[in-house]
Amino acid sequence: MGKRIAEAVRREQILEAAFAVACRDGIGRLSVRAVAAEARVSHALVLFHFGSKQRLVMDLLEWLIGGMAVLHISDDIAHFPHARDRLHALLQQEMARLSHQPEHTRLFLEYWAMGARHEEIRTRISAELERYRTAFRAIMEELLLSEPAAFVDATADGLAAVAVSWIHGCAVQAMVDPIHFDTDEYLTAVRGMVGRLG
Amino acid sequence: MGKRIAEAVRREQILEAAFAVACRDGIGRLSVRAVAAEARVSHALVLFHFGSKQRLVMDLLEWLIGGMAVLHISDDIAHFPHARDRLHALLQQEMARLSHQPEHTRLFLEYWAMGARHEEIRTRISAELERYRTAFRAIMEELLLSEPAAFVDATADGLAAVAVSWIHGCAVQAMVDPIHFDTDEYLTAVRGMVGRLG
DNA sequence: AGGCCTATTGACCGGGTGGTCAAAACAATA
DNA sequence: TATTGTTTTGACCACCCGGTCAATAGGCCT
Repeated sequence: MGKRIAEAVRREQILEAAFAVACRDGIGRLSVRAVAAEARVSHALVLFHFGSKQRLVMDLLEWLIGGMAVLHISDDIAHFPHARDRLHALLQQEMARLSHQPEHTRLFLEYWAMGARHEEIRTRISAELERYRTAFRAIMEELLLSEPAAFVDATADGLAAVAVSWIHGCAVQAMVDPIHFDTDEYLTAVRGMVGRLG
Repeated sequence: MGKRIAEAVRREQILEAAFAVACRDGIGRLSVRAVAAEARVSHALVLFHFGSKQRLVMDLLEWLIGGMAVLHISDDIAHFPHARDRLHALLQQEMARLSHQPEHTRLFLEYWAMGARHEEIRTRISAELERYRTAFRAIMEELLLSEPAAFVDATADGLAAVAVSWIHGCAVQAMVDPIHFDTDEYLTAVRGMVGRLG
């Protein structure tokens, strides 16, 4: 019979099992029983600790976001003198992160798709997206300030949206079509568009 | 009892019902029985016409792609003298299409996400993506030819990938976060990046 | 009218689902 | 050791799923 274990530890174990199942089969096919089996635990215990599948799924999303270390503007990036270089470094960093945590990224996109029909998920994802956009907007504002003549009629919001599109469009393509997608080539093209004034 | 109806007609009816169900509940929750109920038909009939849920789902994807009229380069676009203008017009057209067929777009992205774990779907989506990329690559090659000094080190493939990212990143954002996403602002920003040499 | 072919149905099956519950195993404490 | 309080379990429930099948209803041809 399973040993008695502190609640927090069990929860973590179960969340890791849920992550494994979600990576293997997708969140859509995630079932309480499959998670329980992965954690070598009865399915009733999972419901005991999480109350319902719904909350398990939401807690997994939180666990996922917490483990993604997303969009941290490091000192390395902050010290670039030109806004354009900071933007480029940030794009590069984010693309590297996406490709180094492919499971996290894939799962996050899956939640994203679910959000289209699931309000609680949509709200949570939206908040995370807002953080993302805000960070990019800050850099874009610096860019507009440092090169006022370069981007005629463009707003920081619009440019930030474009940057976020780059990241996510790239993530989506890399997810479904990794063979045809070349990160370096992509970055070079972006540099060609954003940085060719330098 | 339901009336006798020619096979092709029934198939179309059922596919439309499947589309409605998929739009309402998502493809993940699409069930043979729900589709049958939507089409006011017994669930055995759905299986009679499509053989299995699997094939129903794949046929729905085909039906979806067929009805999307995706990426048709019209004469209006082809007649712009400058490659840059053609690119811009194409981007504008595609974004307009995405926002005018929101259900189609959302469903297509859902299939896309499914493709990560479903080979048959992935293959089909990949082929469609290839068409997309090819069309953009053609325009990008013209762009590189007409302004050789503008995009240093960039390849047509890389630029095409960026363009596709624009479209899809934009679609993804608009899907989950329509409030914060402004198509016009986005396009202005893109124009600022691609078209500011003119 | 009668026969034939196909579209259509309802009943059924095995299996998986989320969720509940009483009983049991366990650890800590008195 | 006896009590208490928290995990943990297995059995169980009602429900939905995809799929099969024999029976039937309906249109078409002779």
